[in-house]
Amino acid sequence: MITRNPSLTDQVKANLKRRIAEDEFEDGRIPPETELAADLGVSRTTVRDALTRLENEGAIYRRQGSGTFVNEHGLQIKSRLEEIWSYEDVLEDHGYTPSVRVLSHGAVPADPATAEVLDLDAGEPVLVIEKLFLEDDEPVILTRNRIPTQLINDLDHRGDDTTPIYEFLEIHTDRALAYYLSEIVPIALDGEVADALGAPEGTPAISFDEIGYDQNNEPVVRATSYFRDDLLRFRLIRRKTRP
Amino acid sequence: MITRNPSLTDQVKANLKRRIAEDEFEDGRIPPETELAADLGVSRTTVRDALTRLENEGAIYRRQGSGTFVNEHGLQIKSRLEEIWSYEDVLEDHGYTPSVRVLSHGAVPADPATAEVLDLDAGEPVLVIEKLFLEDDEPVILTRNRIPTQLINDLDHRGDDTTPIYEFLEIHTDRALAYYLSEIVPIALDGEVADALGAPEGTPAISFDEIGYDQNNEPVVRATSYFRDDLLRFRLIRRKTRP
DNA sequence: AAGTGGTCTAGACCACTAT
DNA sequence: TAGTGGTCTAGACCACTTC
Repeated sequence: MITRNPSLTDQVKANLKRRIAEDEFEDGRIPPETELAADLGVSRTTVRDALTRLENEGAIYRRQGSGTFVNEHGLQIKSRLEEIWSYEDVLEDHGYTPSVRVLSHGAVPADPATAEVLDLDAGEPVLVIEKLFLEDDEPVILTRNRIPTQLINDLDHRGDDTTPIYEFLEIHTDRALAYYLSEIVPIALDGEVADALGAPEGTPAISFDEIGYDQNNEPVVRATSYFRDDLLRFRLIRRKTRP
Repeated sequence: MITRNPSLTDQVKANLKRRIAEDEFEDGRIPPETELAADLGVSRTTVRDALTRLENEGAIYRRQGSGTFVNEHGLQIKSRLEEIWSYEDVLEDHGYTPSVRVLSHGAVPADPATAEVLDLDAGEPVLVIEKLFLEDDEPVILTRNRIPTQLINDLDHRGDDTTPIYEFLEIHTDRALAYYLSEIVPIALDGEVADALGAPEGTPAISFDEIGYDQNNEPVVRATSYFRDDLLRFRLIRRKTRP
């Protein structure tokens, strides 16, 4: 039942992903590209596109002249750094069923650093939403989002506090998120943040300081996030790349 | 002067990268794919392959129906996390000309954690090489590599202490590095590490705990690295990805 | 020698954006 | 409506691994 939309490539990719998850390829060997193409009724190019994406995600690896294989180590990677879009998904990928608690919500004058990165005049108001992501009442992630108030179309957004930020922006502004530029910053948890995360003062932690841009490369949100390292650890695959 | 090897795709990619760096596309607009293909004398597929890689690297972005554009924000990203292969390159990309100092070098029995991840019996010897990467006598990165002694073919490797680890492995073992699986771990710099990096005790820092695998997915090296956050900060682009 | 993945072509049609 | 990027095809040849 192969149709367009989702694209053939996406369907092939999903098909292979499922078969990998179900351990269908017992010796870890994935059939040759030509065979996959014939079986699935698509061109080899389409199969190769799907395989390339799976390879980039670390799910498989390819050896020229030899074959394509399941990457057992890659399966450990639950949250690929570059693919994080909402923290709900991150926690779900880790096997949690997260809940969200809004800690604060309100408009305040932008601090200088935020005004700078969001292209605002000093003191222009931003809507600040602080959220805590928990699993079984155990806090895992704290996020602080700052959205220029002028971008928000309606004032009736209070009920949507707990929706993921990218969704919130789609609903209440005209600026859909296209990508984040993130900095990884090591810190020691302190004060309110440590309290909220239920971690001892001074615990080393990762934080993300990131700017979300829309399709026109204009900043729409600044986010700062803090993570409980003992509950959520980031992994990635690093490869040699060509110049 | 377009030839094979490096591949056409790589040549097209390099060509575009150079022209982006030289600011040839003044309005940030990259010519249409069909035009690039005609100008460079390659097929549109080849051009698209090159553009796709540049897009993944954050150098450009594409808008269906509209065009392909230089990503000004992506140009800030000097060290893409997934592309780190040697720290020499990382520092060079940051505009430094790094020097390397070997702090220690010698075989010791593997600690339990290292033995575990390297598939060794407890107490089997590993060659430990500690290196410090500096810029103007200012330490930036400290790495500790552990290589099973049994993998090393010759005993005459002392002069090669300062070569990058991936090169060291190529020369002195039969196991070339294929990829790393990395964990990002927040820590507080302490004791010897803080001393070596010239940072105050307790400074928050990022560390990488990683395992290097060869082409057969067998572990060949365990590396732990520590970074001076004030001198080297990691950035990445995050995008929404399809299932 | 046979079989695998890697590169490349030429062309078709679709989806979306601009005007 | 014209022009752009997105998807897909069918086929060719190359580079490498395996036997």
